[in-house]
Amino acid sequence: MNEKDKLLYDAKAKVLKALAHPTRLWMAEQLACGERCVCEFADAVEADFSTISKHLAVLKQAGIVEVDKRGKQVYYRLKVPCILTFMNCVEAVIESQIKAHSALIK
Amino acid sequence: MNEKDKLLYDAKAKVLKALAHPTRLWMAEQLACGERCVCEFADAVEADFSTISKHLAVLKQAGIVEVDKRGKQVYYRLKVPCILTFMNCVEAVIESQIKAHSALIK
DNA sequence: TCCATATTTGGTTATTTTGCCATATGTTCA
DNA sequence: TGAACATATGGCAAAATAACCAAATATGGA
Repeated sequence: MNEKDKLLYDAKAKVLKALAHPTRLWMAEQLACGERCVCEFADAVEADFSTISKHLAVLKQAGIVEVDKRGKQVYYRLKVPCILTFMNCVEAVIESQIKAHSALIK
Repeated sequence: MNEKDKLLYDAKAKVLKALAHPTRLWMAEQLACGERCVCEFADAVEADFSTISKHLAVLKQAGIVEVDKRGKQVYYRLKVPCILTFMNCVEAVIESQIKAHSALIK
């Protein structure tokens, strides 16, 4: 792996890392249905406002979401919608795990 | 988000987390071309053998790869090949980032 | 202008992750 | 059996992350 590759994989890993948190992943999936304002997340997620804000900042800084300030509210939306198409595969991994596990305990 | 959802998103995030490291991501992509033994990774990655072994253990524990011991060597292969289809999208994110950035400095 | 509301930022602490070293395990072959 | 090789594991220190609280900033309306 050369220098250039290393930078590329750092960049890719950063995007994945941004999604690799339950709250952020959930928020990203919500955004797949359309933009949401921070307050809407706050209602649904059991966490401090500042925590949510920081999670959104991580997604933004990774280039996954973009921001739109309108009046007092701040709206977030997916910048690259394909982000969620691969969740099917993540789910496939989980299902394969569950199967393997239930096979064990039988 | 209810209890059940929480567990689901924990599980999904765990899979993403396993891929969210440059070395692990690179190894996973290598495996998309077919199985590899640990020694092959060791040659290509500049890291301690034990480090590589631990990274592979993370992928295995996440259900992304499976192991096959053959003689003295240990071979790893992708368990759920779709894992890599979504890298296209991750790359799209990166490209959109680069574009935005180069627009700024113009 | 002053206030209430919406969101972000800074600081702190606890937890997790990473990577290296040394050591242990398992396998082949002489 | 014992040497040589391939890989895994345990332990530890450094770095990165996460969550909370308090305080700062920005906006619209009275």
